[in-house]
Amino acid sequence: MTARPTPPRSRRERPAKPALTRESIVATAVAVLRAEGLEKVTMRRLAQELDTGPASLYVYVRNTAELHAAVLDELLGTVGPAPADGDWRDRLERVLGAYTAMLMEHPSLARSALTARPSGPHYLNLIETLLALLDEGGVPPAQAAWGVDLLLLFATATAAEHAGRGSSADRARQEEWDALAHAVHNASERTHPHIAALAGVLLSGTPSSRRSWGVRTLLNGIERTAPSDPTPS
Amino acid sequence: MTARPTPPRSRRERPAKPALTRESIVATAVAVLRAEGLEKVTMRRLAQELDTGPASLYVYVRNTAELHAAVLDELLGTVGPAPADGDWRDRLERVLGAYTAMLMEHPSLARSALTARPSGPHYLNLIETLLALLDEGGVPPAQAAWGVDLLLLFATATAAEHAGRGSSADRARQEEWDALAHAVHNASERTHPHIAALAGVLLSGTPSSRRSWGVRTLLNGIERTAPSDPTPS
DNA sequence: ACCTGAACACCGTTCAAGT
DNA sequence: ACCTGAACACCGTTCAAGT
Repeated sequence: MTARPTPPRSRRERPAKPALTRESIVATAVAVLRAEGLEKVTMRRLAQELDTGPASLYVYVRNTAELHAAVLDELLGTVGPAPADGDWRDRLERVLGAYTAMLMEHPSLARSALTARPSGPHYLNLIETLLALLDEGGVPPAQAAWGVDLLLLFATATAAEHAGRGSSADRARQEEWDALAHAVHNASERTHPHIAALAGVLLSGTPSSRRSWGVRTLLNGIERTAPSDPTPS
Repeated sequence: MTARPTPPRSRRERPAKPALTRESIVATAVAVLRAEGLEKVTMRRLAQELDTGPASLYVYVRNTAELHAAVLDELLGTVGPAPADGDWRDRLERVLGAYTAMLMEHPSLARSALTARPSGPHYLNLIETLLALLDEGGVPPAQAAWGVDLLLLFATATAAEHAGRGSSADRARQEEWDALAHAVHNASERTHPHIAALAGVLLSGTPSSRRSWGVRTLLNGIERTAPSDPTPS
């Protein structure tokens, strides 16, 4: 008889069946997200990972959308507080940049963030940080409040644009961009004079220069647009 | 023998099996979208509707995403040209409002528009219209070009926010809003002073007043933010 | 070339039944 | 109360085979 030091205790090598809790489910979901993307964060896959059946997860999580929202708030914890140096606009741009960068790593999460706005503690921290920076910049409170929404919508939507269905997403997006570029360059001067005249600049700019311009544009607008703005006669 | 004027020619009542073309597929897709929402616009369902197997559709459509993009451009045709009366800002707000309203009727389409930017003829028309209005307002060309992108991103994202999974989406969204409202109202004055101070205004405003403020804010920003804006020393 | 049946590899969610 | 096997009702996409 040969020595057989560690007999398998379960079917697989998994060290121990982890306790089934909301936390263990979310933690597993984050691990699967990091390793294989949100597409694989499914009830069935998570159940398999946790050595149980999909029905068991419904004791702790209402549905897939809620699960994805929980995952998002978890990742929001990795977006640090505002940096200490620089003027308030710079700092705001960097905070928003960190948020966007996190979402860019998981664009499908951005997509779901758009639909299921998070309300977890990490999300509140982000809002507080942005409000503090706008306050520091002297932006009137009402405009700051609505402005935070606009800034987060912009950042989230920018990241969501890069979401793809499956791994062939990059190729597909390239083809879409080519199609749009082709359409813009071939726009008739007669029917689409403005597009024809601006073809170059319409397609110009790096993603980061556009993002930076977007944030500055938003801030300039937020600073000087009052919520009701009744049309002066 | 009783008279039997119209014997069924096929299994179902369907008058005639329509020819399978890209157009008939897209037309069927639009019909299903209008009747039951984008969730039902699936390859399998369309195949059933067209009396064939799902595999047949792949001769005319690359994949589901491309199909949804084609549907979007089709609906874009219902967004009319710019109205003739009013000042350029008003008119721009109304054009963008019509675009948003169309997407609001099919928010899941907005979601997919965010990922798969359309490049069809109707989309080009919309861009041309917006560029013309910005030009009329004296907005510098480069800012107008990038601004159109920002305006469309805002409108699309606003509509996409209302996308839901299934018919229980409204209830789910209400619960999310309640959760956020609760979190905002219970924010600690010590850890989240700005949120606590601005709780009321953070949650205020009707969707339409916020949308209107958003467009005006964007326009104000676009008008006065130059693309490169090198930091002056 | 165009079309298709059948298969592959998945999904979310519910429910009756167990402990 | 918590957990689960099994089922229901779907998906997208591919491929070999037909016409």
